[in-house]
Amino acid sequence: MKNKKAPHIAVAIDCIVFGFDGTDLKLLLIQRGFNPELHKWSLMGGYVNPEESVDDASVRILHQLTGLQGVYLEQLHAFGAVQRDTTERTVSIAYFALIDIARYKQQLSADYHAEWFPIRDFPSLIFDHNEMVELAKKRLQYKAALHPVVFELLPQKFTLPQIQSMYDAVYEINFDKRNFSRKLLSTDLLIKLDEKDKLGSKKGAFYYTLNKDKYKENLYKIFSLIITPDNLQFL
Amino acid sequence: MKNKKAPHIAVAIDCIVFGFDGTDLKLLLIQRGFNPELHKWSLMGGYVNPEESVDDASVRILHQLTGLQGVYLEQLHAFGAVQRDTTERTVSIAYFALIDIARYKQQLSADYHAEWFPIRDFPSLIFDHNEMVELAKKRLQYKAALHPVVFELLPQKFTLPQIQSMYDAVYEINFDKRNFSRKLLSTDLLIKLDEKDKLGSKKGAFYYTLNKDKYKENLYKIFSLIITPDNLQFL
DNA sequence: CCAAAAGTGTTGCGATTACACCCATGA
DNA sequence: TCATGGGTGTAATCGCAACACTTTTGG
Repeated sequence: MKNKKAPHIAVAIDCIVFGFDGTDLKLLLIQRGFNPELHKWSLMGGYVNPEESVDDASVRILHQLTGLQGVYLEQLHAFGAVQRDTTERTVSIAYFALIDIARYKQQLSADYHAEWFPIRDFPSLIFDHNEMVELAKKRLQYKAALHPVVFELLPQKFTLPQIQSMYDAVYEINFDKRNFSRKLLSTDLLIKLDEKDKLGSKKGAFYYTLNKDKYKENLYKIFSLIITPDNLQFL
Repeated sequence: MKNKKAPHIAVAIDCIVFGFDGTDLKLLLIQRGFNPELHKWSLMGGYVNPEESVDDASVRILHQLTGLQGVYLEQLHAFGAVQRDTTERTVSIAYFALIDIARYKQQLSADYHAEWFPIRDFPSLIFDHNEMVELAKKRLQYKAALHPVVFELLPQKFTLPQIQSMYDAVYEINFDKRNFSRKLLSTDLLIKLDEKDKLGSKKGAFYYTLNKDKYKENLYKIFSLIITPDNLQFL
């Protein structure tokens, strides 16, 4: 019961940052500059201070270690095994972030020692960070089947081929181009712009933006985008 | 960075226990026997000890405060606002449990001061426990749309009308009896027994059990049980 | 014999899939 | 003019929602 003396424990945050570059889903990692596990790759982590909330700590730590600010950040899970941190007993609350890589290229580069790795091939991480990444991947697939969160991975304007390669990357499958675009447009979540992106092809692809007003209505249509008997590996 | 001195914080567990009695979804609460907030209703809570994992702590605390053992228990979310506990700064990791009320009636009664309240009408709780319950409700609806976890709320054998009133209670809507049973049976998740439950009606309703082998296959069929344009309040 | 709950079938409609060709353009 | 990726249409099938009557039996 909580009226007894309370034991105190170190509480940390670890951030899994997912990024999309138009083709691949990537993971942001940093190389540790201190012992133990010097030079090994790890997630962005730090301790929660007594005078800040856990959510605030996650924002601060992500910012301190990468320069990233104003990105989508959501709590994933608390990891609480006794021996998970070899230094000292630490409970870690993991968060995941979703960002458009191109947009934050500047913020990231110079000062910070963070690097992007393909989600399909990244180095082994310290402590239980591999487990955290695994869970975050599943959660992303899970959540994206029910919410348009993954648009956080795209620029403010994006083309249909871009959206599709994002979904292809997140679910590691290939959706049928025709059915995919028809379904996606039927959600009324997208607004077509006049402008075209001429980088990807000679013909150029029209840009779209997200219609946030429609986020709630028609949300269920996102289901049929993802949920079919054949592509539910993430369950 | 984690090489600096680590601040230590009290880490607690709070358990949201959902129960089903064949008709209503209920919530298990205890009345505090100590200050602050003496006699107020609260979730089952306690501190995490340095030598036990967070998951282990949740099991221990639930057991200590209710006598419940071997029930389905899943981490919900870490609550980390600075002022959430008025006594001292405490990070609480909330778990939710799903149980069949009838089965654990004995275990619960006597020694413990826990009581069941209808999920639609329970007293206001201490600290941020109301918020925890809200989130747990949503999570349950969310999760049950994708997994057959809610069978944890039923006895080992159960009737179709019982399952349906469980889903009705969880989603606070009424499914069509005919479509519901057809869909549910089509999942092949249920095995019909010869025995009948004669308590609920004169005709009696056949018992079924869950076919755990089929948990993974056909999981996607659970979707169409729940996911329709009209019943997605939980999104 | 009647009340009360269990159980079951059909049909029309809308949604989904599978599939292949034309378009626009820069080089 | 041709290679490259963007964009679109249709037909057949399947699944879903809506809907009402029969069965059983205890009292």
